[in-house]
Amino acid sequence: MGKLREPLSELATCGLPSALEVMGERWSFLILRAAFNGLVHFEEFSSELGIARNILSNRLSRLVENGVMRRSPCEHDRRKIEYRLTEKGHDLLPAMLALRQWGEKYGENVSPELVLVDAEKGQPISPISIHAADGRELGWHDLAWKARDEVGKDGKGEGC
Amino acid sequence: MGKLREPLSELATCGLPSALEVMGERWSFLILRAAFNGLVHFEEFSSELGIARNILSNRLSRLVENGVMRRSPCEHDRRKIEYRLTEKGHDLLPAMLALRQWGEKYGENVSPELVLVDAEKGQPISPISIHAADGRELGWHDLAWKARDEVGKDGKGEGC
DNA sequence: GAAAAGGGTTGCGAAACAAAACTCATAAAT
DNA sequence: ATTTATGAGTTTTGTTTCGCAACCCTTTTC
Repeated sequence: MGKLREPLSELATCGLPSALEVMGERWSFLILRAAFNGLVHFEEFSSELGIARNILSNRLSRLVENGVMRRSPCEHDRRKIEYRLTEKGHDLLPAMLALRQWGEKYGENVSPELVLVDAEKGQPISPISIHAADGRELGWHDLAWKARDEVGKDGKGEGC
Repeated sequence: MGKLREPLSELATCGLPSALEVMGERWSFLILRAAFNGLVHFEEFSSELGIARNILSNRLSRLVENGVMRRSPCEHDRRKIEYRLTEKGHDLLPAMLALRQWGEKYGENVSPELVLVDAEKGQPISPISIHAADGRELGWHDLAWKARDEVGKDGKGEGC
């Protein structure tokens, strides 16, 4: 450990603040989860989540603004509106599952009856984790920082 | 798609709300990132993050309460206190990286100079994603729910 | 044409957040 | 030994955000 001191101010420009700006507010992740589970209408989100209507309205707008969801009026019933995940929204699935798995591992009274499985084989998915390009699983101490413009030169960094 | 309607109320008991209760407040994830980068002292977090002192104090307390960080007085300088990640805290790394990668993929002006690499080979880590037990990469449509007490029986679910 | 459903907006009190000043214990400097 | 500085907080005082209830407007249903 150590050796990670100098890059710190540099790290301020990493993707995390940017991600949190979009998904960091209360409810955003729960709305996302509901969307993954097939909910599309305002009233569905409202009654599933028990969130206040003005906040829900605000969050949906923000998610749409940020390209995570798409808002489209319903054809056959023009009172209704559909909120659906975009590609960008679908790309949040790993982050959401990682968070969720962590919550399940450590949460107090969390032992869900239902489990996510690989639909083809019926086996539970494996815990989300970090992998090297060649597939080896990595922990924090197996990682190092490297300047973007010189990846793939030496080897044997000293990890953290 | 479809077929995910009935489990919904059941899903309320998944790990996500529990995870968000611990990590869902403003700053929690950024404090975590700073901790991963080796910061340990109150003043370090304070000056790195630019967060108000009372909020930082509150967040650190909460993270300690929830077992994400450990608080220990410094031996050789008893003014100082060290905040370090616990095992539980380290286990948040995949979630944090997934979020971060998403932010880097879609964020406006985010193209960090430094990149996380596999320390051994010097190659960038692969994007965090979802894998079946046998290693196949999975998307949302390859997933299905299954009752916990009967995993590993049929196969060929219809995905979502 | 009245009632209900869907998707919001408005107004207001409660809670969370932020900025600055203040405390208190320890450590360093003189 | 006294002063000064540091580290880690608390307190005080505003400012946003949240949450609830009520209201509004449009489209459907009866």
